[in-house]
Amino acid sequence: MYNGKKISLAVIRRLPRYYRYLSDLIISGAKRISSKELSERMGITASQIRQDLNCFGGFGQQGYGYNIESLFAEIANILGVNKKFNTIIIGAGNMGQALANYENFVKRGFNLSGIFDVDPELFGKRIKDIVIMDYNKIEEFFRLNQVDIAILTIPYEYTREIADKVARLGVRGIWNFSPMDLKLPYDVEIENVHLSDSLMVLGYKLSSRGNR
Amino acid sequence: MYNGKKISLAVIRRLPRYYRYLSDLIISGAKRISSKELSERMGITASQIRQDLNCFGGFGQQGYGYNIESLFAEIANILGVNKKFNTIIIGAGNMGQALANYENFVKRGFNLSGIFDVDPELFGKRIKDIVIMDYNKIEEFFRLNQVDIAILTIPYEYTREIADKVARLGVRGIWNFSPMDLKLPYDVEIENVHLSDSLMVLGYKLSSRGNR
DNA sequence: TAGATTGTTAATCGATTAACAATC
DNA sequence: TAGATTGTTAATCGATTAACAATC
Repeated sequence: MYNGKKISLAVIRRLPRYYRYLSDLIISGAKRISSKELSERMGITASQIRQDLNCFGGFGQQGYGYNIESLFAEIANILGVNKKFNTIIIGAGNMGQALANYENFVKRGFNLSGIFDVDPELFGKRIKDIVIMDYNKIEEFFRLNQVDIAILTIPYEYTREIADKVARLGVRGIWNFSPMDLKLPYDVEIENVHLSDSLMVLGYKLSSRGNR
Repeated sequence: MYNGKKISLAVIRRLPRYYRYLSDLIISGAKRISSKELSERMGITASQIRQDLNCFGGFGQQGYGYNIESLFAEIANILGVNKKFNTIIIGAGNMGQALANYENFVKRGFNLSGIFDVDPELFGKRIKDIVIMDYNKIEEFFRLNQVDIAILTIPYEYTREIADKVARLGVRGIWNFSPMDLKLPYDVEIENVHLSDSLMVLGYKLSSRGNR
């Protein structure tokens, strides 16, 4: 499927947007769309859309455009939406619990199989059928279960240590919510969600208004 | 403070990272740092650091480097960390409640002054001294309070309508957690946190491993 | 077939990196 | 002063946009 030339992260990060717009188009009942029309909806150039898609294959047809349903399926496939990932959450605080309840999660193939914390008060509490477990028993859990992804919703100061541990235990990916740039010496894919960074950028945008 | 030439969003999005690294350096007790040393810690080039900082001013000193504390203060100032923003949360579901409890929030000048939902079961419930209120009374709230920022943690289908409403009521910024690209015909700054996009990018990284 | 729209190459633009004179 | 390191200009690199031949 992939032809060797490496695809830039800028392109990858646009794929979920295409996925969303195509999903909406399917719901609207449309069958085909041209790069031009899609570009107008999305506020990007038609050229960029064609370039992006052609990183992965020639999904369109000259004179016609793109079949929405099949393009959607192609992008879903590229993103691995049809794949299943066994996922655990470490840190059952507010954010951890919010994510555990997050609907889109399972819909996108992320199967929650465990929640861990160090607070004994939380042990045994259920979130969506998943019992919160003692973090100190996580090694045992890894021995008995295949875990693909660890979601880290833990305080800053524990992040490095816990990321290191799950990496050694064999996770393939980490979704990190701590305001820390993880660098692991392992072959683990990391995706950061730096909420405080995002908030500060909003603060900047507001502070600097009128000066631009 | 700003000298007219416009600063790219790429630079702005790096500022919170500088802020974090400088904060850590202060805690470590260091007094000065060169762009070279900081570049090694952050994994970017010294050249980029100097270019970035010089968008805002000459904060360093030849032969010496940068005074950590004063550089930190400059960046804090650029980001508007010292400013106060009156903030409300709309949508008191899991994510809304998690954000309401979010510590960094107040620390960065975002003062939570209201939480709204449509579910009567939630009315009156307190999160950190803030009572959850009826969304249908939000216009009254705006009449009595200055609101700078609205945080939207609401289902996809209501996002457009509610964003439009708070924009008309006069918010200056929106922190949007819905998987939707808001386009408002008002002078409102928008910062999106597309969690499902981020998750899908992680899915891509895992699916495509070995093919790159 | 004629019109439309892609896939793809070429041109442009912007961002990153390198180099070095200025200067602490 | 000599050494170090900035601020800034120039070179490079990569990403976006434009153009157009291929083709449905």
